[in-house]
Amino acid sequence: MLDLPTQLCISRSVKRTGHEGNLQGGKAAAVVNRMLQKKELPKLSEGFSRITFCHNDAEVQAALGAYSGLGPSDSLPPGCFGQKSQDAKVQVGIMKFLKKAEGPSPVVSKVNRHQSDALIGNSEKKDSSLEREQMPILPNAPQKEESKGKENAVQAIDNDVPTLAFPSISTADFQFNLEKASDIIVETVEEFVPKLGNARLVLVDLTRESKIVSLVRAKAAKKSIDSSKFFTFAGNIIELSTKGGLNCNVIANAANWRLKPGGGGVNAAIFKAAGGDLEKATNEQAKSLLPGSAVVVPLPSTSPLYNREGITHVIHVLGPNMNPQRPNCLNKDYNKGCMVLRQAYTSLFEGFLSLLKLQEKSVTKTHEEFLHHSGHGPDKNVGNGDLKNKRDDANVSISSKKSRGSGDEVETHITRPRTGNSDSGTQTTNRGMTKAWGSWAQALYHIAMNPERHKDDVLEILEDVVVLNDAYPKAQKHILILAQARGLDCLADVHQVHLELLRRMHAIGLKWVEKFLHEDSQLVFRLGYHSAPSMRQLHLHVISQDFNSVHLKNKKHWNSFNTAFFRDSVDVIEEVNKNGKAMIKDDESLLSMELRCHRCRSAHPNIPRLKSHIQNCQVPFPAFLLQSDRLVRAPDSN
DNA sequence: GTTCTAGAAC
DNA sequence: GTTCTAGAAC
Repeated sequence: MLDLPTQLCISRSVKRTGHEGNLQGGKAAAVVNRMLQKKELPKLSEGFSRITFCHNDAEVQAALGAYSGLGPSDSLPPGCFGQKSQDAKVQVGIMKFLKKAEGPSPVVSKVNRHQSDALIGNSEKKDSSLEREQMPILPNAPQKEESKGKENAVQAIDNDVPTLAFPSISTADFQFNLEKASDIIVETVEEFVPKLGNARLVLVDLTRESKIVSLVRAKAAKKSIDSSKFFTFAGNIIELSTKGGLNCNVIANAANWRLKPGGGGVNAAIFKAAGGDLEKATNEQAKSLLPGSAVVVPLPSTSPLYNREGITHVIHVLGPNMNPQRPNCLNKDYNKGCMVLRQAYTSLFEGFLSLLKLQEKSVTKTHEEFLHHSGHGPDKNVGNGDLKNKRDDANVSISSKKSRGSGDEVETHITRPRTGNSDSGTQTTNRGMTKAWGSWAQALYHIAMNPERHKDDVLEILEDVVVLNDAYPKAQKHILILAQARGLDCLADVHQVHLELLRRMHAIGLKWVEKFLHEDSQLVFRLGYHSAPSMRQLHLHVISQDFNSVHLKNKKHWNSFNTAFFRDSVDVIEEVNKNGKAMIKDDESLLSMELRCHRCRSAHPNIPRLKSHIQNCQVPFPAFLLQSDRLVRAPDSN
């Protein structure tokens, strides 16, 4: 942020001649003043990970030096640097502007310089005086807010977000290869970041520029992982809050298989800092741990770690061991090692997610249920009592499900988290390309897997099929017949074996159509699949042909139901019967085609015009739709 | 899938 | 000046 002093801006503008806007002298000064009144400084809460304020040439040069000195694997610590505090000397005439500006934000130029030096390559210190090496201000550190104006509620107090701090697993005493470990960390983090909500993950290491931290940082940057959701932090995991200003409600422990204190490193430190409470609480959850698994332990409120650091849970994780001096050594078998390490992180993050879910619930539940927890410890506490009751399967070992199917063998490089599309996050398009399902595309999948958990959204649960209203209906009646079969993400996954299922889905669709026609005999229905659905898990659209809905908003909406992109269920069934698969018309161009009325085929320039046309168009449907029962209407209507 | 918003189109 | 779309973000 080039934030030059007002005085300088004004004097420059006053001196300037030949301005395109014909501004000179006092007129120019007035304009600058007016503009500066509207000046708003950037804030971290807007989503920046790092802001550097420069007030003169020297600071500009210093910033240029800091950035240009970065190597490919370096990054600058996040935070807000060099912002002038309110009491800086400025021109009297612009005090009004200053009153509006933020209160003194934490000014950290001293630490900043220190860090910049370290990053440019003078980092000679790699000892334990790390506290000072920590990032001075977190990406989301709480900021003094303007006292009035914008709604404060929108501004989250971000150092209070759920945070999991975890050490690098298996890379210390268990001697796991750092290059491989860093790949696995970044890939697993990448997978979980979209599921985190407002929570965040922090890789903690004692030393600022340890090899593993540098590797992870570089790889995370390369994958553009959101640095407010995942970052690295130098410090001791047992004093992140008190010494580093990083509030973490959950920490991970690189545990041993017996879940006992001692040994060295993180395990010894955590058990020591948490006192006997942790050992006892751990024992209640599990006696031992398998490599690749994790166990979530609620930290009793009597534990010093709870009271001092605000840590409510410790998740013990056991990673693979490559050290012949330690139990269960894998003897350099990195195929297995990588798999187990990946499982370990997956289990750890799933454990953390399970806590987040509980927390969400506890926030929305009526509070009396949790009254007996109030008044103790930090308020982001997930009460221990409710954990016991509800977490029933989460409190035992969580082990990763993901490696299922890959068996023990091959998979020499683990460079990408997932390949193939069986039970995974990808779909195969017509041209054999695979594309990932975004986190938002999983909603139907979750409903299919656990329909009873979504009772409110569901119309009917059958043996292998779930019926539900489309969340954003594109017509008066628009329901989905959802298959529950695993690995059946979309039409491309459908084969001969699914023929009966397709027929059944069609029959169930017809049954609902019949019900709807009973309520309104004027409706006309069409049943079919999207060639390339946006939502994962095979679903049949049953949609009335009025397309009278506020949710029908754009070209894609219209064309996905009114071009060849929409595959009529009757045709799909016939094709699968005949060829063992359905034709898929997933050309992008279909979705951006001109807008044509589905009855009279007239073209319309935009959605609002099309919508007003179809409200009144009574022309009979085109011949294609009238054939083969592609349209379903009331028996006695013509 | 939706929401948001810059900028094109009107 | 307003309406509408398209692409990014989520």
